[in-house]
Amino acid sequence: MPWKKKYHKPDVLDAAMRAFWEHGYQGTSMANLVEATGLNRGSLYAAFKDKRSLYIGALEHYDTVYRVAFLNQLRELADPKAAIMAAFVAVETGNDGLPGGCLVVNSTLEVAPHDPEIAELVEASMGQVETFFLECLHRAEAQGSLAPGLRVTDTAKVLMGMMVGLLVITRASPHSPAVAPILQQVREILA
Amino acid sequence: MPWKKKYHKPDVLDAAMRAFWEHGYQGTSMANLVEATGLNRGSLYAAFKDKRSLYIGALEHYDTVYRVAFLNQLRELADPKAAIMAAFVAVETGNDGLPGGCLVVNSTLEVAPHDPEIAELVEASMGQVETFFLECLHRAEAQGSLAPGLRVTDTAKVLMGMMVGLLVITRASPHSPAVAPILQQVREILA
DNA sequence: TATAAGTTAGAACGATTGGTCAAATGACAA
DNA sequence: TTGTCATTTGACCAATCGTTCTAACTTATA
Repeated sequence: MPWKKKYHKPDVLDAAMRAFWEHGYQGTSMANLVEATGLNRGSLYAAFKDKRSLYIGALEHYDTVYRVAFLNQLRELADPKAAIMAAFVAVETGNDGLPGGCLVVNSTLEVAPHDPEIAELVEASMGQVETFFLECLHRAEAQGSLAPGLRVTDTAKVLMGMMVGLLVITRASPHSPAVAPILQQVREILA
Repeated sequence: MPWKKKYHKPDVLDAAMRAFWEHGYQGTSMANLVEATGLNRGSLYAAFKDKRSLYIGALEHYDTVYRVAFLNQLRELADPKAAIMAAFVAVETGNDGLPGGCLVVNSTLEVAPHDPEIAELVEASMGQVETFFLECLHRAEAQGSLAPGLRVTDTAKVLMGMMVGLLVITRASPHSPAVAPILQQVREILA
């Protein structure tokens, strides 16, 4: 039979993800993707079949490799409030080598409004972040470390909103003076 | 001598603004703009001279006609905390006929990262919203209707962050269940 | 060694992109 | 009426877009 693929699909998706993350969907041409991934047009079209499909693949790659993995890491923290804070601090810190902000948030504004399937992906991804917050809040509530009367489901949505705002702000200017006050506000909500 | 222009520049900018707002910078072609504005290629290029310049014009149009005018309207409210709330409620309500979200926020993610001049415009615009919040907070503080110990400059930045998050969320889904909790959180911050 | 699957390189496709230009048009002064 | 000139018009341009394709090449199995 034939031969193994020379490339490694996750690596290709990772390269494509970075390109889309940096320049957006429309701002990234297939020529850019050829250069970014290192494999050529034909192979790209053979492996994924569209620019759009490749984008969806890159989005899913981002979601599972970065978001899911990172949140699972946070779930192992003993202190649920610290886990929430860690998520926000991670935005401030940024992963080096990676563009600022968040590919899913970028997608929310650029492509989701015009592509229902991608809108679903984006919504699902953001929903799971909200669920993560909710889990943490429930755990904190159970151990009595939350302000009495705090409505956890609403608070999870508020945290989600603040996270999105923070991601947009840090994409524009990573060291914005707004970052610290926002983190402080999250601390106060959880206090 | 010759003759008056048949079109009205603000109207053209308004039409272009809506197109850019709806489909983004890259997602809007000159052909789209020709259709949206009603005047033809040559006139468009004569009046503004680039796609990019037209975009900047549309951004400035948005900023002065919508953002500045709206904030000035809010400044006339007697109650400064009510003015802040009104800004948030306006996002929830939405201007009908206009796309959801905010052109400046869209621009923050799509074009500002790759265009320093536009990044400045965006930053200036958002800075003035923050200043609006700060003014309101100062007025509220002066009349003693603010929680003691609230740090107004930080709070203005927090409100800005929440506003941005809200704008992204409402762009994705105008009637998101996250909207009400976020508004409630703003109320509690101001309480 | 023949065959099959996959990679590679690049030419080529029609469509669309942002941008230009010469000619037609219209309002005013003379 | 005529001359003038800014404005309008739509054809036109080269470049790029996403996509397809062919043909040569590489490796592993039958």
